[in-house]
Amino acid sequence: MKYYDVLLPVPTGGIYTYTSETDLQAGLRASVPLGRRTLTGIVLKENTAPNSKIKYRPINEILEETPTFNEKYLELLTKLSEYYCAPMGGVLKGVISEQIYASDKLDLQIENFKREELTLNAAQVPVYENIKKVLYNGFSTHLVHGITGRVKTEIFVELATDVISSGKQVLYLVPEISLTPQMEERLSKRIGFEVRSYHSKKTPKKRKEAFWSFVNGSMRMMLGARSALFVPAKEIGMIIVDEEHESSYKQDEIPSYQLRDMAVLYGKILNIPVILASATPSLESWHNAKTGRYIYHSIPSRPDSQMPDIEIVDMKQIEAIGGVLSHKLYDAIYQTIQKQEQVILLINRKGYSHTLYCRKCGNILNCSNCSVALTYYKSKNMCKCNYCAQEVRRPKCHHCGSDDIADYGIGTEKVTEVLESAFEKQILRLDTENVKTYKKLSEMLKSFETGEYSIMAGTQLVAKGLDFSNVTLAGIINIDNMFTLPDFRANERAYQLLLQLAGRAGRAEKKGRVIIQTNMPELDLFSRLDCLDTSFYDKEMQRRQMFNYPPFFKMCRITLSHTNEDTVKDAAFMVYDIIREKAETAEVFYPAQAPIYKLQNRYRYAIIIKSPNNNELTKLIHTASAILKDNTKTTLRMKTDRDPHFFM
DNA sequence: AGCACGCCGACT
DNA sequence: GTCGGCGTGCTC
Repeated sequence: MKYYDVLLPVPTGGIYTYTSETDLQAGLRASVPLGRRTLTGIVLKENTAPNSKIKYRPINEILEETPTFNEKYLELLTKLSEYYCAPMGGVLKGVISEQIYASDKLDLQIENFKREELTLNAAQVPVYENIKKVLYNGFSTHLVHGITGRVKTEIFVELATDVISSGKQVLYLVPEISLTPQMEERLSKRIGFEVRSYHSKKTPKKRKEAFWSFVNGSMRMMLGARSALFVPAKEIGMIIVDEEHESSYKQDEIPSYQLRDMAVLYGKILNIPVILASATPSLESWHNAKTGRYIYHSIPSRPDSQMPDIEIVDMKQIEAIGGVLSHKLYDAIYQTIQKQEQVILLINRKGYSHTLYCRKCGNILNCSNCSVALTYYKSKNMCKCNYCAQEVRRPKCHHCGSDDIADYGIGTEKVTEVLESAFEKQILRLDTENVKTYKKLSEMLKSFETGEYSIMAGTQLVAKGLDFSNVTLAGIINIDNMFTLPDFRANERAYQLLLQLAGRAGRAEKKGRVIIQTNMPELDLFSRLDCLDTSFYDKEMQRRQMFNYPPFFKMCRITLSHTNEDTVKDAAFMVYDIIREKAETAEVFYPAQAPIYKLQNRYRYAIIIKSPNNNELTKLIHTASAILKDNTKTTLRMKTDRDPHFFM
């Protein structure tokens, strides 16, 4: 009889030992008992030193002859677990659904398509040639910096065709938001094989089909969101990460990994090329390209497409229509719709207004579970906390009990209301309150593309998705509040958002206009929005270096939470003292109440650690987690967020 | 995460 | 007296 370690999808820990009568290979799927449940796990390795105090139970059943998971895949999970300081069981659970990998293997017919040939243009050829040169030379990372849309995809399709004809598979990753059924079809026709997509919004059946056909190798190329990286493919030869700057690549649940980094790590393990692409690269990737870790490729914009004119409106000086719209933007919208052209408007908040206050005592109304301002939704006649989703119909002041409540600030609902009365037209409103599913989103974008609406107004969602050939005006109603958040990436995010939006206004023959309403017209960022000019990156890089921010310093945030205020506080200071003592080059911030101090009835303290040295950071995080394991009760929760993106 | 065990409040 | 609330702790 032998003992084997089996990895199970259990959030804490996850590695349990079982007995087996037969010899087992690593990576086999095994059904095992845990408590009174039965789980499917992955055989890791033989355990030659079992603990005599534990009574081990036997494995119920080995589900297959040849392992679904291979050593390299397990290496990826192990490295992810170490880097993000998350238990292996939590990693497995967070990365791949048991329902999918525990299912019976499917043998699915993959269709062949008639391949549509295409010819790359003069701007595309050099990029293609340069990547092609190293395509079979093992690991390399490429940053493709170029205008949005098709131009990049065509290069990737050509490279993918090469990789596939060499007998290997291709993984094409995109942000979940840009996954549309049309994309699968378009890619299939170009590649000449059926390309399917894999993401969490698909039905379990569809996901299992895509999963198993990528595992057994019958599907040559898979399109997918974040989770697709963790489909244990037979033999991947190239990974593409499109829109690499997208913050949705950072998972915010545990393990909160950054997909782009994991794709590069997996590429290194598999010894294959990884391609990152964006019109507005992240500062991290830009830095890696500048320092030679990534190979940089730039696609110059075609001479026939023009950058739109960018105009800034100083809202401080202005009496705005409905408190929302400057006359300049009003006139521009009017002229645009007169010409039968379309308008996109960006508002950075959903709901009607963003703050509610008591007219008697001036108190701002917060959610009772979280220290977050309630948002008023006029359409539903209620108030809601945008963090915990608690709804309140008739809020009262917590301070004086008055129900005389007023609101201020601009949200998507208010903007559409003002616009509808100003232009007597129906406006397409796009925000997460209105658009709950990707299907709905793609329907709405489609209805705008076909010209059903002249004006689309919404949150950041409006900057994503389809190409709109008839849009010639992009208006930014308000983005100033992006800079009020405690987030060192505010500049970067605003730059990316504005440039992506500017890219939607004006294509080819029609020159576009971008109008930005702001109370901070002097902001340096606004003068650096020309996409042909990379001065934004130089400037922002200087600022990051000056303040020891990423990409120069690596960050980690440790959040402690407990229902008792004193318990968290004490624990936070204990952790702080120990980490500080161990730190050599790292800066350890004094424990602070998290920006949302009380979240879902738990009080939260955050400690931020910055270090120029990734290994030191790893060591410190593991120290912190070890302290808490030894010294405190299980009700005290610690969450570590490595390379954090969200500071609330 | 599940699932059980356990120790306090309002019901047949 | 017991049904059930969810706090606490364990699962090889």
